[in-house]
Amino acid sequence: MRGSNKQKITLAEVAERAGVSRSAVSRTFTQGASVSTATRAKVLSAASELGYRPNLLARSLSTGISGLIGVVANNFHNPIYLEVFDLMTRALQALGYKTLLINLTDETDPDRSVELLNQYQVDAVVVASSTLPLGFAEAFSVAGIPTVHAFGRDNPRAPLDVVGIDNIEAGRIAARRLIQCGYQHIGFLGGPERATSTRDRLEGFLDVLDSHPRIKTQVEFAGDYTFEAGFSSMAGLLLKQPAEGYFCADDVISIGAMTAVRKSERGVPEDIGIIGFNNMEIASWENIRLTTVAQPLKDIIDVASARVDSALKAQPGYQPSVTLLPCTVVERDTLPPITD
Amino acid sequence: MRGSNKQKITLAEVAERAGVSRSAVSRTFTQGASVSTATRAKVLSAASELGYRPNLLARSLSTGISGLIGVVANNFHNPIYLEVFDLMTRALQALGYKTLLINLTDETDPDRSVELLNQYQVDAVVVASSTLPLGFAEAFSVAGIPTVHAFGRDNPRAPLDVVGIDNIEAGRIAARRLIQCGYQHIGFLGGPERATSTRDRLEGFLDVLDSHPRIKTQVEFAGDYTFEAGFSSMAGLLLKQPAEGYFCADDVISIGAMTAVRKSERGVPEDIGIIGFNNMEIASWENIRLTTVAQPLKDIIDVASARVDSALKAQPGYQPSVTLLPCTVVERDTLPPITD
DNA sequence: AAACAGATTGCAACCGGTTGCAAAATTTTT
DNA sequence: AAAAATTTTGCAACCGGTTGCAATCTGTTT
Repeated sequence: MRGSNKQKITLAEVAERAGVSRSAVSRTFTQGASVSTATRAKVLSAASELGYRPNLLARSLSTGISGLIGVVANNFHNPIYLEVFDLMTRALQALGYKTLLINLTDETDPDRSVELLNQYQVDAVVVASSTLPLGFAEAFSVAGIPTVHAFGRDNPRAPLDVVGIDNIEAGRIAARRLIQCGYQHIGFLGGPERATSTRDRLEGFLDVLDSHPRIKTQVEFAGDYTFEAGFSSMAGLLLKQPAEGYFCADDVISIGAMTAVRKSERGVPEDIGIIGFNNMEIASWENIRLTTVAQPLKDIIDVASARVDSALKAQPGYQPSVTLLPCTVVERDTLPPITD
Repeated sequence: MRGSNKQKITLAEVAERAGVSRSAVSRTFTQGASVSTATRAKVLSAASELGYRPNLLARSLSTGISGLIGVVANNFHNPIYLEVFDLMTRALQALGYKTLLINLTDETDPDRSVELLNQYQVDAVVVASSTLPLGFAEAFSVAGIPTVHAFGRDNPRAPLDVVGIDNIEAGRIAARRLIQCGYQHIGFLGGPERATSTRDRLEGFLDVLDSHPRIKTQVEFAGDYTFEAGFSSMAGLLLKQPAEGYFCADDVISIGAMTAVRKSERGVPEDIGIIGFNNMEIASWENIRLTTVAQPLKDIIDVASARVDSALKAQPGYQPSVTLLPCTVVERDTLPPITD
């Protein structure tokens, strides 16, 4: 019935109980410190009798290492981020870090964000976003916080760790796949027009199409990574002359677009083909079965967290690096099958 | 080009620059402390010239307050949690707290979790789960960490703050709505059989049906809150004698079930009606349009974070309380319209 | 048994703040 | 103008750990 052992046991109490100095206790709880097995045993038993747990805040204060990693995100509406958070927290927890989740949903000022992060005393931050302006990751890094940008892209101005995919190549992959369908009119339905990820994918997309001058192309942007954005953009397109096949910037947008197509009495893929992007869980649902470009989510996260780890353990001369992982298309039912 | 102001400015440096004592500086940055306006001005200007930011870890160490709130979740596959995380981080950030996101996905031992939390020095934890065994929230609370259980239910063994919905009543609401359709055979397709939320909803559901002895009932459990679970459970049901209408424990399960029904050449709602639970974003999509029982997500989160806040600021005699918010059904297209 | 190297230990200072207390300064009262 | 009341200030101890350094212990080596 009692709230019980609320009072925290401190190092000093353990030391007294074990009949040793505070240093001895500290050392038993520190990797690779010098303690005799006899002392360690005494300390350990005293500690467990008292139920001692080191106070990480205090430790952080003296070591200057908090073990806190800020995970910065600004899009809490796209289901892909749930997968990202899952993988990220697990990876970080496995490495002994704690995840401070920071929601920048309606934050526009990089400096204020830096201030936020700084106050939190995070050891490092991983920016998990493809839509946050490059300035954010840059600002963190400039403020002296080791930063890795997941789902980011190379930023020539500030050298920082980037892990993501080659969006330009992803655009090419989608374009090639669409061309394989024999379409003579191909569309690009992008996400936010300003996002670098959108622009990169468009670049690769047009790059491939450029060498097929016969094929007509169409470019449109859904403002948002949402169902409604995909739905209404496509609805608008249908009123004009729609293309035969589209590369949509995201699975959620794709599903919106597909829904609009079907609502107009046209068939997917018979009348209009769609290839999405992300391969989120929902894309495999029986009632969706979206053909889509998959990014290697788990790999990205694993590399990103490993990068955090090594940035923190790094020698003085640590150099950030850019890792771009390859995408693959996963075939389902929203494009006609390849018949070669 | 430089990494620039990496070195942290400390209180002492500001004090020196401003020509005052360290206490004076500290007091300027503490709410409601006694400083003359003259001193405050000197400190403030020195601080801003130097770019001083208080070190929150150090502050936490002396005040005993970390400002960290552990948000514990164990289900990163249901999109509803993305909405939960969004609302929760914003609410907590607005109150000046930081969100430590803890992923208990494959954690089964409450004591180990307590240890985890304790090391993190969180001020409080909010358990955001309806499927975590009651023992977890209880263990946190017993360990002396103020705990609020969101989406939880009353736990007679341990008095703790609970904010959620009345699942029993939710079951009744769904049952009544199904009865309104005139169905003579009604089914319950629950989530994990062991989860208290599932059991409570079933209890309310059967409670209402008990007073309609003519109506046949059917009870089935999808093991998981996933599309596949809903799909395959319903597929199984269709092989036998399916009911005319189902209350599914979750929107994702509902969508799976609906897909199975349609795949079998039956119509929703013509042949089989479905009412879901949660009203997640996806339920409103044009190609889904799921009739569902909505829980007041934002209210739950707001109350939960307010509860955290007051538990931390509480006077000695603080008593935890249980808040159950009402659910409502939102009409869409998976049940026949009410015609009275 | 003396000399020496290496391992273990405790002291004391430090990490960067907060805060009770008494002294100093200021304001109010008489 | 002196006394009393109030506000502001700095000192120094404290929060709970870590760690460099010198002293002490151990175990070898000769």
